Amino acid sequence: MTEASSATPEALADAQTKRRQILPKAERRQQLIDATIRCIAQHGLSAVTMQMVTRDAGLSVGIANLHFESKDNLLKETLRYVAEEYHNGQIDIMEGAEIPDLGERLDALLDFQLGRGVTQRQKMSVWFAYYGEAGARPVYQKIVSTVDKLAAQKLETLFASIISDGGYQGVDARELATGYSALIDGLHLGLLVTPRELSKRRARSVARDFLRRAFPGHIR
Amino acid sequence: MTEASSATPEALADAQTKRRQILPKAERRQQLIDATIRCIAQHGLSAVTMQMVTRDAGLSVGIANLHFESKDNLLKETLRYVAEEYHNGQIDIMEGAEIPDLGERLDALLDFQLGRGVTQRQKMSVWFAYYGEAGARPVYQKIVSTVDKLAAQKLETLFASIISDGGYQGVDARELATGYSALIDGLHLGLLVTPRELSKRRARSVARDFLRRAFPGHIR
DNA sequence: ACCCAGAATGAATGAATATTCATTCTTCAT
DNA sequence: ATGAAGAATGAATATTCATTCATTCTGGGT
Repeated sequence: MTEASSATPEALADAQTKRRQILPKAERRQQLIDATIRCIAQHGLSAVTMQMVTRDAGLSVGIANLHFESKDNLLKETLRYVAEEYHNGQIDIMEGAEIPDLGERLDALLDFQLGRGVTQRQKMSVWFAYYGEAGARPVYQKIVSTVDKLAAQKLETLFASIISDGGYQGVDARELATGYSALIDGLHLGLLVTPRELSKRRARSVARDFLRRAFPGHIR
Repeated sequence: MTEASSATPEALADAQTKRRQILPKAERRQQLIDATIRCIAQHGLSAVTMQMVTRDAGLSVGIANLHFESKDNLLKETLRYVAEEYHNGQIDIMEGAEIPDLGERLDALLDFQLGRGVTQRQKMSVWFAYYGEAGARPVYQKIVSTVDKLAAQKLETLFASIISDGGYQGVDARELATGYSALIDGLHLGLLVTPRELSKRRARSVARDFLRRAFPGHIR
């Protein structure tokens, strides 16, 4: 597909009429972050250029340095956005009181983690692109771990509630939460790298299996 | 480390005198792949340059294009090497008859997957660097999935043996194998991105927990 | 209606980088 | 010892890219 198909309607109109449009800073920034996500997914982080991003956004090359001071910063802010979007989604489910039943809440979490929104190839590509660079870039490690820490804590708390609710013996909430998070990450990776071998349906079934073995009274 | 062990007195003298050395193709190729691994780990895949790699290897810039026809190809071959090294290691343990006891064999596998050799930051960085690009590069997907498929099959077979050996009920070998692989991948990711939150010791304990819940009669 | 603050543009710049290839050097068969 | 085969070198080339900034344009305030 061309960049036109992924550009926003406004961007298309602009491209046709060539009319310059002025928008609030926050909106432009978001447009550029969205374009960056698309470009990373389509071309890979190492192939992303400023020209590519701004063209995808239907804007001029200079604009990125106007709103973000550099390419580095644009990439950093894009990671922050994606990481926060994912983790806020999780946290909303975990601490929200809309679902009083703990088993159902766990189900909702799993649906979010392996459901449509999150497992879009686009988003997965972006996460792992950054993870891949994280080994060499402490800034990326910092962003991810800051946001990760809170979600891990909430998950541990949820698991602890379930353990006490079900009276499960010999199960450690922290250990289990670490395992579950790792499992989900691994499944995302499988969905991204070997989609032929691992379908979304099976990924879900595998994750649910893990939870069922740990909390047989709460799942299924 | 490997190249140090192969350094002869002559090689050392050469390094000091800057004497040009001629080596068999296979050896030069390996030197360059090793250097590429180090560079990816240290600087990130997107920052790796040919100059960087050849300098790290102590060779001239032209050499890489002599032995690999392009940078792209060097990177591809490096991924193939790392992927095969990991998966051959796993397969050796799984199908080797040196360890007749199935529980012990499982332990050996876990030790390999989360032990010193494999979880070196260097190797982990490289895997995830490529995984990050895999979404946009079918070539990488192909290399990884080709090699992955065989290891997954062996693991499933091993699990099936254990299930029949222990008479475990309501457990699906395929499902469990997928889950275990994903768990290990996720733990590697945690070790790489949030080493502060996840120690090697805890990663091992989490993986062992998973196996113990599935095969209580075989583990611990 | 008209200004102008500042948002947006994109040609120009300079730095970085992959790749080439004429030349130099090593090795080894003779 | 000698020459040939080809491995290794690195200066040169051509390309790509991030960043700059003089200029153009827009929309709201008067």
